[in-house]
Order: sequence, then C-alpha cells, then structure tokens
Amino acid sequence: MRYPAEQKAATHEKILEAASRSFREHGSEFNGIGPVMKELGLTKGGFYRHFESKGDLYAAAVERAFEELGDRLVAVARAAPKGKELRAVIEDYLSSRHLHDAGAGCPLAALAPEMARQPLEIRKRINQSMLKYRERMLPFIPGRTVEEKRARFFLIMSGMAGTLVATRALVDPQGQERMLAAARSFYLDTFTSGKTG
Amino acid sequence: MRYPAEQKAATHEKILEAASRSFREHGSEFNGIGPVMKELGLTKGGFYRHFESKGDLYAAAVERAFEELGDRLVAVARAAPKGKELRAVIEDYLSSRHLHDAGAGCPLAALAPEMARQPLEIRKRINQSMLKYRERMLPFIPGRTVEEKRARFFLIMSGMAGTLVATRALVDPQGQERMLAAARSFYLDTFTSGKTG
DNA sequence: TGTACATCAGTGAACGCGCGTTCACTGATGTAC
DNA sequence: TGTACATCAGTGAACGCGCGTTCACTGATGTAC
Repeated sequence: MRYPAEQKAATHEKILEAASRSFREHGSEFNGIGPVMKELGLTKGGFYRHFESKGDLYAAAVERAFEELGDRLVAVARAAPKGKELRAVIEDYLSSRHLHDAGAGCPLAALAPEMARQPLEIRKRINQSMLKYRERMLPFIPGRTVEEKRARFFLIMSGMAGTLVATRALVDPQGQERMLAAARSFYLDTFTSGKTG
Repeated sequence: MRYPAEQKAATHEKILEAASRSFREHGSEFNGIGPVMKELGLTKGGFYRHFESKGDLYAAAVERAFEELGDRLVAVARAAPKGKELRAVIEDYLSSRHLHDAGAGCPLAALAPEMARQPLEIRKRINQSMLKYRERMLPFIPGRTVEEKRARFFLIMSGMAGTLVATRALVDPQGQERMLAAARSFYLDTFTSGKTG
C-alpha cells in the first residue's frame, strides 16, 4: 500500500540511524540488513526502496556516524571554558561512557580495520566524511598553520581511537579504567598546555 | 588414510599460519575455514582434527600473531645501536611495509574492534598473549618503574595501531605516506629522547 | 623377520542457517479530470 | 466537489551462496604378536 507523504523520509532516516548504531556495535558482518529492518518492525524486502545495496548503506551509516561524532564533540568543545576546548574533547572521547557504548561512538574506533578493507568507492565516501569531520574540529586543535592542525588532528584522533579500541579488548574492567585514565593524562599533557589547555 | 608421523603437527602449524595471515588481511568473517583449508590443498572437513572450532582457531591465530610481532620487534630492537632500540621499533612499526602488509603485521591494528566483540573466553586468551607480548617489549620502553613502562607500552602501541589502521583507510597514497611520516616524527619525539633515544 | 590389526589424518557429501538480493503483489494515498 | 486511476512504500516468499559443523568412510602407517 502507499504510505503517508513524509513517511518515506522518516523510514530512510530510521534505517540509517539503526544501521549506523548496529554496525558500530556489532561490526557490519553480523547484524546486517535483516536484523536492522526487523528492529524497525519492517521486512528486509523493503530495504531496497531506500538504499541501493548493503555497501551503499554501509557508506551512508559511516558518514552519519562521523557527522554525529562531530556534532557531539563540537558541542562539548563549545560548552567548555575558553581555552579548554580540546581538553574537554579529549576527556569526552576517552570517557568511560565512550568505552562502553561503541554503538553511539567513534566509527574509527568501532570499524577502522573493516573500513580499510572496503571497495575503493566506499572508502572514497568515507574519506570525504572524515575530512568534513576534521574541518569541523580544526578550530579546537592547536597549531600555527592549517596543515599543522590537520596533521595533529589526525594524530590525536587516530591515536585515541587505537587506545580506546585496545582498551575495549581488555578483559579486566579495572584495567580498562586505569588505562583510560592514563590515556587521558597522556593526551591532555601532550596536546593541551597544562592547566590552561 | 593414515599419514606419516610428523605430518599432523606440520599441518596444524600450516593451518595456524595461514589463518593468522588470512584473518589479519581480510578479517575473520571473510576467508574463514573453507578458504584457509583450500589454500593448503586440504578439505574443510579435516579442520576439526586440528582445532575445536572456529573460535579456537581465531584465538590461536591471534596468539600466534602477537608472538610473531614480538619476534619481529625484539629482533629489530636488538639489531639497533645501543640506546636506539625504541626508535628502531617505532620506525619499523610505522613503516610503509607494515602499512601495506596487514596480513604479516600487528593483530591489534588488523583486528582490534572485532577482538573486542569476541566471547569472554576468547578475549581472555587474547589478553594473555597481549600481556606476554608486552613483557617481551618492556626492556625497550622508557620508564622509572615497571608499572610506568607497562602503561607507556600500551599507550605507544595502541596509539600507533590506531594511526596505522586509520592511515590504511585513507584513499590517497601520498596522504598515507605523509601521515606515516608525521606519526613517526611524533612518536619518536614524544617517546625517545631526541638524537640518543 | 613376518603378519594381522588398530589407529586416525584427511575426504567429501550433507546439514541447517542466515546472508544479500529479486520480484510479483498489495492497497492507501495523491493527482488528473 | 466527486471519481477513476497511477504511484510506490512495504510485504513476504523465493533465489543462490557460503558459512561452520558433522559424520561415515578410506587406507597407509605404526604396533602387537
């Protein structure tokens, strides 16, 4: 049957949100199209009215995840006292909440190796969304030139992502918290200027 | 038919090596048991004479990968001039070769997010092998106490892993090399003491 | 030393399962007249 | 304003496929006598 006018856009949006979360939480191999549609009370046949293929959904879901991460971290930075923006970003990224909620977190930490294995066209789309995310974060990264800020952004974010995901692989919860705390100290000491940064 | 006496151990070893490389290169979801056995000229039915399950193989393959990584980096450190061990390790880890040969490289960079999603028993085995790897590397990590060295080891290795895998996801080869070079500078400057470290 | 037999690494077919994708169909809505 | 019709989001069954796992079987080897 035909459905109310705004419904298609709403369903598209719901599929994207659910997939973005599910892929980050379980990887894209498990919990594919079937479970995502089921979660929304839809049958998987309808999926192809909204996306061309699973690869298309994957790229869109990662793009969406980078937008959300950007939204969150920009908000965190803006809410911080003047001069402490990057400090706030690092503390949020390396928080216990982020450690335990991969589905709502950084796509790099959740999916980086499988992103690297995607076909070129999908990697291109993902790269574009990483660049957008980077440009949004640039105002909060220290550096004399734009190029310096960009390189530093990549070092900070990919380094923290690696540490976060390695910490997720640890078995001992206390060890996890200790590691997160050590990482916070390190990134704050290294990239923010002590008590003002 | 029955096979020569040492053959079983040799086959076990070959399966382990092939799986360890294949998992790191393609992830454990693609190129599972079937393709690995086929690569060795065997049928997949025979797999269960050597491993209990795919999970068992996965854990063993990651253990093996950490052993190999330790072998390689310890050798690199020992071959370096006195006082430049960590420098040599960082340069090897963040090398172009490591970037392009994930199958022979660091399991953390290749598999960290999916390691974090494994059942507890498998994560326990993986954690043990990470700890062994850490202890082998400890002599080359700066720090006043063992605990300080351990925390620093984890920061260096997980940070470099994150940067390596993020760099693998980039599309532009020149951008990849630039990023690797920037990462080498950063880790060398931060963790080795300039010209002597 | 010679023979009978147990062992067991590897074969190959079969299993149930969930995947991504296709497709004929449904029927309430929006639109043309 | 009323009616006939085209649209198309979503259904549900079917497809081929490869997965991990099981199992009856094979037959050269090692071993017991």
